[in-house]
Amino acid sequence: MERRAEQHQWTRALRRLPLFAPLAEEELTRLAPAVRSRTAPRGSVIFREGEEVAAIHFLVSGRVKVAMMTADGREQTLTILGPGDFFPHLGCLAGGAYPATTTALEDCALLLVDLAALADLLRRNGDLALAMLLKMAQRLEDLQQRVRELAERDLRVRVARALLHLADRHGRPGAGGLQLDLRLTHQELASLTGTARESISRTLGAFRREGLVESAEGSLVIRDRAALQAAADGLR
Amino acid sequence: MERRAEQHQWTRALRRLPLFAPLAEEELTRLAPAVRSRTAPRGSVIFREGEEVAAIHFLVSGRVKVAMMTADGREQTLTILGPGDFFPHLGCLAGGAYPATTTALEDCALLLVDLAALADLLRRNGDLALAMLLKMAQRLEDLQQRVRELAERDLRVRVARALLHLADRHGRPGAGGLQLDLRLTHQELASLTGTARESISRTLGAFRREGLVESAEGSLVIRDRAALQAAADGLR
DNA sequence: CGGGTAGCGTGAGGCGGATCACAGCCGGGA
DNA sequence: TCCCGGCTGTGATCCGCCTCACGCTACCCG
Repeated sequence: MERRAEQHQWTRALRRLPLFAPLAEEELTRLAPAVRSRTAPRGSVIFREGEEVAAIHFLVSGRVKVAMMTADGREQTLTILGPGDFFPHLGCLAGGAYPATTTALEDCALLLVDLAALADLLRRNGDLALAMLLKMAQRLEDLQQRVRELAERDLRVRVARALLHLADRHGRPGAGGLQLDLRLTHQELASLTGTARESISRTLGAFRREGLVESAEGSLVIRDRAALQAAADGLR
Repeated sequence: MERRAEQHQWTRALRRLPLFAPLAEEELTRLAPAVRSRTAPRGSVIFREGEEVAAIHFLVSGRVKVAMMTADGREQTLTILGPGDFFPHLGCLAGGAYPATTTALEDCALLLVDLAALADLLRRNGDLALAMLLKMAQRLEDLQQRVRELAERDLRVRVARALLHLADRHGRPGAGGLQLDLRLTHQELASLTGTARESISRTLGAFRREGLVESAEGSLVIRDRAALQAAADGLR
């Protein structure tokens, strides 16, 4: 009884995810027993690289960062994901170990789906498989851009690219430009751009002096997108 | 008549790709009219970044490199693909522009499939969609490793990682270690590791002097995999 | 209140690797 | 045969950024 109420709740929660919204009621109720819910407060680790894969996580609300360790013990951020995204990537459907550590950047609500149940559902439902395929493709594109970004030699270019990338995916139009509300520390921006904390501090300082960005209360506003784009293209 | 013979040939060619092998005969013959074949000699460009997407390319034999330009005009290689892989990634199913330039590293045989036909097939055939999903996931994993690799500061580590990565995906067991037969120039290795040609020359020279690798005739042999792995882990 | 911690800004200095320059080598074509 | 263009090795130089070191502010918690 109680169990059924719970399950009903999961189906409602699943419906709110664009990926699952088009599914038939019957599919959802069949999936429900394989779903759990979880929250993760800002700053907490959701799972660590190397732990055994327990479920595919669908992000209902909040943002997370996905990161790995480099040989010299620094943290390299791979990407930042938002509502509607899922992780780890579906290569983990077969089990194994999480390929990267995932941390909540904001308070997060998650739905965890069993591996086997999801695999079955994907096999039965071509539309869903196709939808997830496209979502994966988006991630792939994203990573390709990150590879190019990291290959950039000039630090100004790297940082400018990172900011634009973040703004595109996680920004909100606000007063006087795009606003970035993730409260990323300089350390986290450094981990994203593959550089040192102090270098971020300096580069951001320069951008601020030049009027490209403005930072207040840990959130960041892009004041002059065109100029930032120029910086990202290596013009000075 | 001739047309039918051609199509029969395509279905046979498609069968040889692991992705398409499990398909029903009927599916294949339905797909056949949407398939063309193409070869690309070593060194030739298959398509360029920015050109309009004409088809999804399935690599039957040979290897290709996928690369983008950086802000300062250097070429950054994203990945090297082999038989059974396809490109561009499926985000391009919706059309648009190629996200990266693809060049043949060896003489290549390709099968080109129309976007719309492939999308239809994927929608109808969940198993195929799932199989391609897993292939994409593999690529994603690959790119994550590349991001970590590029974030590495020490050049020795970056190069060692790149060599191991290449060996895993494209190496052959040979006399006295894994053999890499792609005849990559130092310039191409530099583009892969995001560094300068001269630095590759020096680093590879060091590896050779230390007995980790051996290069002959442009092909490369990994003599001491354990030691190379140690170098990749930052031990000296 | 005061100490402890996390994050930010900035200076000084050293170093790894990018860059420039050049020489030797090979293969291919006239 | 001789050239010429592409690839490789290596030396010399130079500079961007990493590193180290420190002071400052804010905030939390006892």
